[in-house]
Amino acid sequence: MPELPEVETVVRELGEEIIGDTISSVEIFRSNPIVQGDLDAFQQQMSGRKFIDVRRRAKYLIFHLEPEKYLVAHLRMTGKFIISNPLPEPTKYNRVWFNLKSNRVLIFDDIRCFGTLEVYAKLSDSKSLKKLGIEPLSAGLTPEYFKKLLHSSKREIKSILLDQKFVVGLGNIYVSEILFRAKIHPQRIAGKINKKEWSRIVNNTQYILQEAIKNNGTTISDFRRVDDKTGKFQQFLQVYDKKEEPCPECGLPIQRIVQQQRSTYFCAECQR
DNA sequence: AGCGGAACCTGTCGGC
DNA sequence: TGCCGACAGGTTCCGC
Repeated sequence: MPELPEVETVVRELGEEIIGDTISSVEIFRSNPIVQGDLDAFQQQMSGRKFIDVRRRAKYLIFHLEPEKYLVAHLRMTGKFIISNPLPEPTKYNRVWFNLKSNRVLIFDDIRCFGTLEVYAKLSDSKSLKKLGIEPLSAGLTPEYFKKLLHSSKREIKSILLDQKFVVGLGNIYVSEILFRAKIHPQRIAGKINKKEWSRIVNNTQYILQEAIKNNGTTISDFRRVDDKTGKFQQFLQVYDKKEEPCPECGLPIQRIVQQQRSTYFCAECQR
């Protein structure tokens, strides 16, 4: 479900609600496979701790708690965080309730149960955070960075941009949109992309992500913000999920192909 | 080492 | 209506 702009939206909205609040207790309605490790330990480590910060790294949400502990969450495809007043019963896909001292509940809800919740004493203990590449909105994302890392890569550019070890935060929707605006064919071999083309990729990546964040992300089917509102960026999508619709640049039909078992949408005329 | 494909889990939609 | 396959915004694991 969520890529960088959606996670960023959730992090900002959650922060405003929960920083300063304290977890009184944790109720787990379905742990497998969401909550990693021992459940009792998870509940005990979280209970009584206060949220002092919420931030994002790649598509992970990092909750900083006091006394020192970190909750690292990933929404994967259908995970959601919801702030609610107390409910009589968990609803169907509520997986974990973090009951708060303010008499509200921070709910982790996830239809498909791909999401993950992990607690660490130190962030450096997290294996998944270690493997991540550069943040796309940081100054380090440059055409030179890509060129240097990928000059001999034989992989297709779509696959490279989805791979979180090079640049983080991009997913299936934004990669199609970025390559469309950069006029790069999704099956181009990364090693053969020149400096000028990398520069178009970098510029459009940053432009699209910034615009998407301004619009609180993209709601295609079920992404929801903390307050259950939808994002607005879907109205700016030019190719994603638009098979056979006319390309906004040239009018020829948008193509759909499958790469790495995932749909890619592009214009065969405009993207070379 | 690095790649592609299967797996994780649940729901929806379209075709027959 | 019922069944079946394809597909869904992600990541990890397992062979080759």
